[in-house]
Amino acid sequence: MTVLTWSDDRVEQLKKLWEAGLSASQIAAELGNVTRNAVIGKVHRLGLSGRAKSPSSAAPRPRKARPAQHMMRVSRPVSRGNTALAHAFEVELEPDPIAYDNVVPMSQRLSLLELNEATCHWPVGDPSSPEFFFCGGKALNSLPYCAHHSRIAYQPTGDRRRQAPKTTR
DNA sequence: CCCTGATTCGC
DNA sequence: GCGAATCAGG
Repeated sequence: MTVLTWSDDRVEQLKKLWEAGLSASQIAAELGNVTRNAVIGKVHRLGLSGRAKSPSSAAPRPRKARPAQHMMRVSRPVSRGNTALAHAFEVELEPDPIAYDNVVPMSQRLSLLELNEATCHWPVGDPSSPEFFFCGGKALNSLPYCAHHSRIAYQPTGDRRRQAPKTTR
């Protein structure tokens, strides 16, 4: 059922946020259901690793044999299947949800750090642009998006998994 | 310790 | 291809 691979739009988001200079953990929290390791791993596989940043760790590291890794693989009870999903689809509002981006009230727009469980996490615009903002609308019940954007985020084709972003430590 | 990205390698 | 474990730093 759930495809354990990076869907196209998730990859797009990953690219945008990464190139915008967000940290891997921030991106991971933003995308949901991925660890920062997964994000970094994907970033490298995509070939957009070094974004002209941190030349420190760019130094080659002597290999290190990894003998003792019989450690218990931490079971990752990823909750597949999103019961809240059905609820999201019942919301029918604007015929063109994407157009909503242009109408998001200024008073509602948020920066990444202002996001929380109750705010819509939908990114609008080019993250590298000062114009960039997150929707900031009222998030649906246990979803990171408002009614408009959850329709885009959870396209009927395929099922996207989501989780509430971690609250700031 | 907190975090960052980088790398290796079992799966 | 994926990502946990690990490393090397700040």
